[in-house]
Amino acid sequence: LAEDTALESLVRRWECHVPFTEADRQAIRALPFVRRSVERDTYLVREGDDAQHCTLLLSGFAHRHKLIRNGARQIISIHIRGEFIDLQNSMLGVADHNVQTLCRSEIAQVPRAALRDLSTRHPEIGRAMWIDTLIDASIFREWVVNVGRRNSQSRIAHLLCELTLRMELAGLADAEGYDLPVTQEQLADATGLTSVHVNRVLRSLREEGLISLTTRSLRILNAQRLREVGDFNERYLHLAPPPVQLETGPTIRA
Amino acid sequence: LAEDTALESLVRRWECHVPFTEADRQAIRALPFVRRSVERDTYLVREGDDAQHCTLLLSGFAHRHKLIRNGARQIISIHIRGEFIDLQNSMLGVADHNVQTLCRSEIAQVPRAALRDLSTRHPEIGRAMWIDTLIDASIFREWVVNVGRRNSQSRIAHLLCELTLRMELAGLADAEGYDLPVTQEQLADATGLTSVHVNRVLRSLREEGLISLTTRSLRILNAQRLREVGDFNERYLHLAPPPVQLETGPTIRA
DNA sequence: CGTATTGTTGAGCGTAGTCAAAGTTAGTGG
DNA sequence: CCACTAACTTTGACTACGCTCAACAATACG
Repeated sequence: LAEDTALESLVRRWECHVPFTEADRQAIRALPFVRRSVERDTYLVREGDDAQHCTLLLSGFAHRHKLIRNGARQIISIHIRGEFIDLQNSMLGVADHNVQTLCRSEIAQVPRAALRDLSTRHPEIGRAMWIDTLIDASIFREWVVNVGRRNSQSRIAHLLCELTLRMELAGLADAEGYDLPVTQEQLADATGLTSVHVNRVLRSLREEGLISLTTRSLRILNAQRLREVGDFNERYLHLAPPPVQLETGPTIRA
Repeated sequence: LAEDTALESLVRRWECHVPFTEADRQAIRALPFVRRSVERDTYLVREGDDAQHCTLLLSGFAHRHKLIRNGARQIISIHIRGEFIDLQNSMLGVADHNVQTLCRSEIAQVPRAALRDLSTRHPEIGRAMWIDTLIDASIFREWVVNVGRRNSQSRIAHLLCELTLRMELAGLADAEGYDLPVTQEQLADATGLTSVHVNRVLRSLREEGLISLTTRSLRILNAQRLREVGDFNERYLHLAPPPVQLETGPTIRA
């Protein structure tokens, strides 16, 4: 029963980009997987691994990161429930970065061979998987810009805008905000700053009335201003083509 | 005649990752394209474009970049002869970044529809294209680390190591070095620094005997040390070796 | 309730940025 | 081929954003 719904998020997610037949949908639902609960800070993939399966986040949060020689860490992406966190490993051989949970999470591990097989036998699904990784790549590009050229305020604001929008689209955040199990040190590693400085930036964002962030519960108080500060333009997220949002009026409708 | 060789680099490049049949190779060679010579600084793609074709670099150099509100620019990748510079546009709708030549170059523009068609009718080619973009994504991740967590010396050294290795693999560089048509300002925009500081870092690398860089001709004098300084590990480039299909045995066989 | 982790604040510092000017190279047209 | 100009490189003096170090406070968690 629960097994049925585990993969349902994939169907919904991928169907945004590519038209599926009912056979496609069934093939996704028929994917073999192992469901697993993992503690916070669990490594799901380690750089150098020859990963034999890919991991779908059923609940919780995870992040990808790399370590450099001097021990510093750079977080490359943060993932929320419903996302595949290492789909590239279905096609690339050896993992080039680490993946770790940010909190207690539930995952579904899908054998690499099954994903390859699926993409071969259902070309449209293969295309959806490709597009999924292309959007990941677009997000990486935006992160290069974020850590390369924005000041500390903008970096944090941009990151919060992105996470919030993705959470909202996944139906995991509303006006009440949401739980963001991320320490200031992790925020620092995601933005190329230090935790001390992140602390000061968060304070200034709070003082300016843009956010409230207490005990890891984030609430955006002034989305418009936060977007301006973060120089945020959602184009790089390649949200589903024409349908949703802005020009089509309210989405809360039958 | 020359038309035949234009696409040959694609065959060679993609064949590193996926075993092709002769039919696959012929299909690639049969791709329609328009060959074009373009001046330096020509925009090949602009953010917001609904690109109808993808661009293969036949000669010259190009870079991808994004501009932020205050006018600053971040270069996201640098591309050399033989590389597809916007393959993701064959699948994604609207371009999320700019692509511009670094010098006078020759390009082949391949209609997006033809590439989609190719990937559908030749799944192995589709897979190779996917892998191509996955390696791009891996390089973006490394760039996030580079600009996010390395100091100025390491950033420059890392960038030079990457470019040199890719040039060597393409047979475009040897012990004599190679021509790198990149200004210090562009180097700065690629590493998240300023051109003034890049100038100083280059001087220090020269003084330490690691490189010689005069009138845009680069020569690596001490590759070992440069790699150390740049914290360079080529894993993220996912260079060919035992590509796909570990479990099905050798692919180079009748 | 006790301990480890995380968050907060201050003081001082350093890497890289800014501004400005001079020197060099490359590209253009006469 | 030279002269002129624009683009690029180099250098110096000064500045500032974000880092380091350190101590303490608050929180989470077993």
